[in-house]
Amino acid sequence: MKDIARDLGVSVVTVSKVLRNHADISTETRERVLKRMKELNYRPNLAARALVTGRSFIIGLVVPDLLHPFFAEVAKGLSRSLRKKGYGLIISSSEEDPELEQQEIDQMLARRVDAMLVASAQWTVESFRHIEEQKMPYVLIDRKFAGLAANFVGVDDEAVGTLATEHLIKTGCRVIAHIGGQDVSTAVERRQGYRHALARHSLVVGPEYVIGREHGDEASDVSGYEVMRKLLRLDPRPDGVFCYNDPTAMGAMKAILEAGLRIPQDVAVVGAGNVRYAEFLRVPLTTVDQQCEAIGDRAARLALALVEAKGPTRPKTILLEPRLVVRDSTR
Amino acid sequence: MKDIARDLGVSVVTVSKVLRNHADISTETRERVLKRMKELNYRPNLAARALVTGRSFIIGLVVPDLLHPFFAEVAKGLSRSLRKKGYGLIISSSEEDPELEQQEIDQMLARRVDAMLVASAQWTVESFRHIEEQKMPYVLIDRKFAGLAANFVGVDDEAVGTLATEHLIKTGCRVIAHIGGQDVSTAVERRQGYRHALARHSLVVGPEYVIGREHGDEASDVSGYEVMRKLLRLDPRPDGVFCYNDPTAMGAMKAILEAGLRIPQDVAVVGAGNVRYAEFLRVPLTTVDQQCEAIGDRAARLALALVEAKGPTRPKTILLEPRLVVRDSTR
DNA sequence: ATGCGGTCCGTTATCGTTATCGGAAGGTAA
DNA sequence: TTACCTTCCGATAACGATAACGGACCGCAT
Repeated sequence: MKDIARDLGVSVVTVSKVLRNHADISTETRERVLKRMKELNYRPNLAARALVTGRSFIIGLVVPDLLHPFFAEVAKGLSRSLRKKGYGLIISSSEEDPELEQQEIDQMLARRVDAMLVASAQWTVESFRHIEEQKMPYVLIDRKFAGLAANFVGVDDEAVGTLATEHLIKTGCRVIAHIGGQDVSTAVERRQGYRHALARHSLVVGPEYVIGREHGDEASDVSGYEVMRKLLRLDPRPDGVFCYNDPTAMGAMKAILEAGLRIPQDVAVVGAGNVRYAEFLRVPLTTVDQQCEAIGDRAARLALALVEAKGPTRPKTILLEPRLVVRDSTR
Repeated sequence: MKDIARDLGVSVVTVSKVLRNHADISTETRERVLKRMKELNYRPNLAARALVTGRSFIIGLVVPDLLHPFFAEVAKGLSRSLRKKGYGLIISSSEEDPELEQQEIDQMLARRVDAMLVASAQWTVESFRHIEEQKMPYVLIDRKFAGLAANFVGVDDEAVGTLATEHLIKTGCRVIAHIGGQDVSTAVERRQGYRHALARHSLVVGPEYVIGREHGDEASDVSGYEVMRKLLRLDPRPDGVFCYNDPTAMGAMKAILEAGLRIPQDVAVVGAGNVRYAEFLRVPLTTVDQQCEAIGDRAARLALALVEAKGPTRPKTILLEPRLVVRDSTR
């Protein structure tokens, strides 16, 4: 910038103004500066800008698992929306480890991102107090917390459970099992939706038909497989299963097929997430779509709105409606 | 920092030194400063630090598609390795669009990341000249460029092709087709490996059995499906297919099954990438593993080595050996 | 008393950019 | 002529940290 200013006989301030399209620069000067910028291949130092403006134009995203297609898709949607507005996205994965997540959040705080998006693997809300202390705007994604008044973007998880379960009922299943997840809001609410649907149709299944995952740190596909093997030993054998996410359903289907049973004739399966490739599975999987990209997009817009807003705003909750996608695993 | 210094009656420099574990601070002062830091919940402003040190402690990663499990896995490996060393990772996706990729790279340059990792969707090497001009260290991942002497980490793609094709030959296939990808190094070299394997075993197949993808901007699974339908109309019908990546193979398998044929009895299929979930597919997929996480890890280490090195270093190429993973689609 | 070497801490300048205000030059109206 | 308004530009001081060097103070040997 100094070089440009010197070369053209103007001040750095002038150059800076051209850079930011300030009004009080004559067209002629502006042209000259722009020309020289091109020539020198000049790019402003965003670190310096961040320092003086207090804005980094970076949004932070923390997810539990980048490999999970759901989060990958959210990240993609986010990235696209943010890029359009000139923001960058810095992503980090907590590997479903609350402690690691805490560290990552602190890192982001230190980097002075403009806002944070978190799909949390946390048990407590302590991390979020940290964030609030720094007055950093943040949005929860996918997983929310009871007792934490925060911005949230996600799907209506209870509706997910209801939709899936009613579909199984409609296709004739009577003994419907559920494979749940760890103790996070998505898993809990989907289970509630499942229970409500059963109740509404006066179906009763024993508690042994509802199993959460064994160990929280395992891949969902593995635990889905193991849990399903257990379910198949029950009497009467379940004729339908609602799995709280697609990887779990994939594991479950593997167990069912290995037991020599047919899907959906013997056991129908519904997942949730509508992961890409769900249609290429051994049996194409009926699932509940949770509009990953829409989540990313809405989250991006909400986050930017928070950044632009001066004062503190009332926490906003955006709930998206899930959609059922019927494939061979139930028909 | 100023506050801490004032409260304790020391200078900011002293505080700064404590922060960075400088040796010339007495234990007593150090303790006092650390204590006050905790109390105030102080976190250094990394933007300011970046400005004065010229190091951002951020590594940039540009991938063609975050949703592709391969890149997601690489990102995960990278993220983990970098975090250990105190570096952050900023990720962006080019959506397989060279122009967008160019923009993303420029963004990263402006942000003054310490090094860049690029899995490029580029046709030309122009972007990389940009990077070199800024003297920014960079590492190519997965896809390399003839005529560009750059650091590279990836799998030995010709070996991938050979491994897959020889496996098909060994299982008895004689008319082996190949579904390739766009014009990137991975696709080209895998095709060469395929050709060499055929030649070594004196097998001859016409050029109509080797098809690249139709449109570069489509999802691989879709194009795999379409290309396979075309291949199935050939006479003699291929009894084996080597697909240059797993999503393509998934599409191909869909086409084969839809045609009423059996895998592997009528047509055997081999993919490449060993995408997670490959074993849950309609027919569990035989594939060539390319060690995604190892790639991430090696790339991270190489990048950091470049950052630490003062002067320019000789470009280094790290080639990992692929491994064959046999599943039902060929046995 | 002098010189020398540690230990511990502070002074000053600097990184590259932007915010804020002031002011010169020229035009216009009374 | 004077007053006032535009238009365009620049001087200066920040932002929050670090680098490089200098210096006070103490102990010890000469």
